[in-house]
Amino acid sequence: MPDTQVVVIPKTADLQSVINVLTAKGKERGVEGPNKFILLSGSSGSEDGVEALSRATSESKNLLGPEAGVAGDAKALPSSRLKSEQDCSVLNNSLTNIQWLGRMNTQVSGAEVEKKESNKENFDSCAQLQEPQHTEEEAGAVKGPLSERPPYSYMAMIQFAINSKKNKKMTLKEIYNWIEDHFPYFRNVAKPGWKNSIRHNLSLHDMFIRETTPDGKISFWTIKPEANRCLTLDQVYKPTVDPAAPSYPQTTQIYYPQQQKRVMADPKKATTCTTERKMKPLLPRTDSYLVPIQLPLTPSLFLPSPAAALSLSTPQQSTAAPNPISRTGCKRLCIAPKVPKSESSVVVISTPVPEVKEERVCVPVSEPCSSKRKEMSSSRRKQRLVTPSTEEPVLLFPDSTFFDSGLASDVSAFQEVEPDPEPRRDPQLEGETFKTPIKGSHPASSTPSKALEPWKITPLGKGSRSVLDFSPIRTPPQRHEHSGLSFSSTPFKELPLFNSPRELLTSCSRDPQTANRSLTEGLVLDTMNDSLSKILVDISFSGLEDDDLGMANLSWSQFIPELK
Amino acid sequence: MPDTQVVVIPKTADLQSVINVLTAKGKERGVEGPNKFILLSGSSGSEDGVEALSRATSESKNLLGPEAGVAGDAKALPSSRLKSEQDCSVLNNSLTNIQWLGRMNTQVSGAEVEKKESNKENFDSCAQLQEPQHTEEEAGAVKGPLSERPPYSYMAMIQFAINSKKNKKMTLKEIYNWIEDHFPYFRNVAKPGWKNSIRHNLSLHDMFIRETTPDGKISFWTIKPEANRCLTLDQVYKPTVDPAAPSYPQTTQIYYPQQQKRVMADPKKATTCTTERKMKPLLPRTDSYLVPIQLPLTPSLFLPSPAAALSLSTPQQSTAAPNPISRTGCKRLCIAPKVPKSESSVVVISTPVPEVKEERVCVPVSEPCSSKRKEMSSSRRKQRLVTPSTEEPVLLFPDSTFFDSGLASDVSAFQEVEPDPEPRRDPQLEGETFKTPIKGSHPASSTPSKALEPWKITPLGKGSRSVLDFSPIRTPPQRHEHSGLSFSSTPFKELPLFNSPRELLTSCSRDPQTANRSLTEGLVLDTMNDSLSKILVDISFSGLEDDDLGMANLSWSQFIPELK
DNA sequence: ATAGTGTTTATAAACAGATAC
DNA sequence: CCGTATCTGTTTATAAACACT
Ligand SMILES: [Mg+2]
Ligand SMILES: [Mg+2]
Repeated sequence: MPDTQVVVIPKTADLQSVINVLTAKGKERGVEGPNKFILLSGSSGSEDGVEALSRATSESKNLLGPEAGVAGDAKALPSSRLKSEQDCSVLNNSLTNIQWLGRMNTQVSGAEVEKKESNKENFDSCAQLQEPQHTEEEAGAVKGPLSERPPYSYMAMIQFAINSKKNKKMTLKEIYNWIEDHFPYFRNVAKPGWKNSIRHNLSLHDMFIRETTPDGKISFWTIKPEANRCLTLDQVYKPTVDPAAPSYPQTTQIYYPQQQKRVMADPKKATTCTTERKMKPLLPRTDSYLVPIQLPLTPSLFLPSPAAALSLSTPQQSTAAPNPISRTGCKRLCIAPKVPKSESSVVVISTPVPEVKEERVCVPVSEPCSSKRKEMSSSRRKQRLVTPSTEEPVLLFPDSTFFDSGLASDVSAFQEVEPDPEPRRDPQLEGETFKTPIKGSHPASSTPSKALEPWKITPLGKGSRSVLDFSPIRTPPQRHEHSGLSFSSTPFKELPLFNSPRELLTSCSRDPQTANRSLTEGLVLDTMNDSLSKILVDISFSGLEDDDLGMANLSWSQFIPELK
Repeated sequence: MPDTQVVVIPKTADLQSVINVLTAKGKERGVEGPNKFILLSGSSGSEDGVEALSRATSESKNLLGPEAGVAGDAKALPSSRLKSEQDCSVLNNSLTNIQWLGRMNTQVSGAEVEKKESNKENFDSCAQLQEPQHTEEEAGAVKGPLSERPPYSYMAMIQFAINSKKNKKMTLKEIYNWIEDHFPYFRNVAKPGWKNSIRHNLSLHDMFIRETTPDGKISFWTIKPEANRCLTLDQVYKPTVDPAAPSYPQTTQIYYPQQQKRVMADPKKATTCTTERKMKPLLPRTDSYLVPIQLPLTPSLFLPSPAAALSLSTPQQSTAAPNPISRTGCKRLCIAPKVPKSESSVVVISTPVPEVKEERVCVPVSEPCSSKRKEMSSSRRKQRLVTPSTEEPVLLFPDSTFFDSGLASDVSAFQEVEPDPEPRRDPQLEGETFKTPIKGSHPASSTPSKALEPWKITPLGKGSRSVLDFSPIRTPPQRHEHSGLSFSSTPFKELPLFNSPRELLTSCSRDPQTANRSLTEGLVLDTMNDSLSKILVDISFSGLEDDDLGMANLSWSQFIPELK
């Protein structure tokens, strides 16, 4: 089920925060993307979660795959040392959305509340404004924690900006300003090229449409309605959730006097070239923006809208209205047996649970379990199956004590602020090595890699499987006029087939080693109708998928005659 | 008319070569892109074409716009000096497709004709194989003219590769190999990252579809049929056109023994980083790949398929079959009165003609002349109007002495080979300045620029308005389910309106200064049906478009009620 | 365990066209 | 009014991160 993700949450995490983030994420994606989340509590044992994860990963596929590849040059490092580093690095090498926003929010001091000149008409009601960097950044060391780069992609920020306007239109300049206002990083430290990137994103992504006034004078940027998840920055993080903090008035705006372009100082510029690459590498991967976290936030809030509980809607195909407004009525959840197949579909929020491949969540009822295992994971695969047309029946178990959201604040054990994780100001004599020479003469790999660097040395960046995804809603294939295409046209592209019988479900968990089956309670968060429900899930872990050649192939042609 | 381009050809150019290139270009683009070309002979005077162009440009908008921006740092340069440099630089600073291919071809010595191991089934019949660099490139100076980067974009090369297979399918590895075989540059000098770029292009562009065998074992890359222009390398340049040269047998294949990856030697690698940026800047712009040229090729060949003459087909909306196979019957050409509007739509092949803005090509018959002037140019604008639904009537004038393709070989005046236009091997101490420090501290411009460099100092890169375009066929907007969108949805996005009366046509040329009107013979090359026809065109040059605010606005709401 | 394949984001850049100065 | 500079918009190239095979 490409629209469903399994989220394993440690007992120490703040469930409310997790739900908030997931809700925002779900609203982003829409029908095709993940809009339902199965929340499972972390492993029962209170052991070091990282250790559990690393152990689990060692016996599963290669969870650290990417990192392993990156760290290929540092093979000499003893694995034991690596492991010892993991324990803390997992939690401190990256900041999470929530952390980042929380920090931003607490530091929004009482700045002058003043609108831009022509901001009369737009009431972007978000209260999150990044601190404008106390104006001391002329000192050269523009490294206050406030001017850190926000954890959002350009695409996401553009959506935040446009969706903040009631009419959902913005000129380019307005987008610039909105971003600068809300993320001072771009005004203060980013190179001017960031605007180029904004424009690039506007052009590149089909979800951004340019509209022109009848006279052709002004042109606005809008979001293609079918693809708009109406995500706003305040959806990503609502400061009002914290009952203790005074909810900022809707109109809270901070005006930053320094409006000029101030091309990012020049003290240390013009020295040598290669002054570029100043910025933090800025992981291009959206998935990397949200990473394992520990939440020092308020303890035990549960539901933003408690009325939404126990009401699960159907994926609604894809012709559904893009509006995330509640859509009660449908009562099923697409707890696909066809979960991604690989552990990558499991989102480990903070304390990991044994990662599994070929993991499946089965509900005790008869429900379709697609056979299409390959290409099905909600992974980076672009060519994915359309959302299943049939609504999967699901069993819902009302009430029961579940998810004793620990709310323990033991997180203080880890340094949570990490003053400034950027030792890349002058590590190598500034301009000498643009590309870290570690990589040696030639990567030999056709995918250039950055070579492990201080701030990203831990091979456990693994758990960072995204929860935030800002990509547009993918509408169904639209039934292209391919007419008589070739014989083996990629199946998972057109066929809405998800009707395999239950046999497939049961036959999947058969790895004797890591097979781990248990009936467990879970939560289902459906962002299509803002519902949160309890479910009883039958989780089957099969540690590997050597069945590529065995049953898998058989089932394909067996249950999908179109493929023969 | 976004699908039509005006090509001004100097008398000294080889028409056949021009037609070949244009044909290839046209087949690339399809319905939406330029598939019809109006060929006009260059200015009658035999004066220095460059001078003519520069004079013309000086009185028109800002032909050197981009370059002016790039050269912004070198404002101190006296314009007179700049002009003196133009004269030669226009012709020697870039190699054209034809030149490049011609050079490749002449140097394909009798290498061992031998197939790859498993090349039995595929008969890619292209005869162009780039010389494998005589095996001397171990000397370090891998700079033979043969290992120069081909003038094609990755997207184009991938299309070449895939379309060379009869079944139009290729695995990634096959694509790699095809490109390495046909363009040794990538095997010999390119960094391994070029494969990353290939994969990136495959994923990024929707026109490339991945198909999988039923067993899911192998996956092939194909081209979305609706978008496939079936371009092959041999379409870009047919060596058999030259009657003097022995037409290579279809099966001519050159096997290059050096199959290993040989990661581009290492002698000078690993010294410092920043060894990157070795390659020639490699203009990202496809449009830059074809530039003003002088053709020392065979003189007076005319039509590849003379039978195709005088048969012009209609744009065929966009539901037309993607096959560029002849489609005789339709006899109209969309000689849009609505030509781009700016001089940028005029392709100056070698000797320029006075560039004009608001240039129009009118046929003496009544024909629709769309008013939508803004956003209409066949420029880089993505959001362009769909091809007009109405077929524009056109007058065709059979026979007549036209286009006395000069065939003069006065081109020898310009150095034609330009041994190796790459002084970028060790201009700066290798690794010191990754980005040319010329740019100063901060470009201040949000679009990073490369700062003028030796090989691109002439502000007259202007004439390089593209003729080669390999982007996929753009199918019509598909009538998105935007339902009731906002009031001012960009008009040139959905409306098939091209019905403005003739008044618009005549009223457009009113600039007293540069107005230049004349009835002229021209050729029309329609790549949709491989036809070449003569026409009589009424060319109206109006030097400016201040009418943006005048008649233009009026006419819009006047003739397009939907816009009101 | 590694390398190959595939997807996505970031950034630089070239260039076209429009507008502002 | 003109020429230039900047802004806006589109595309390509390249590096990189990461997922999956
Ligand atoms: Mg767009
Ligand atoms: Mg693709």
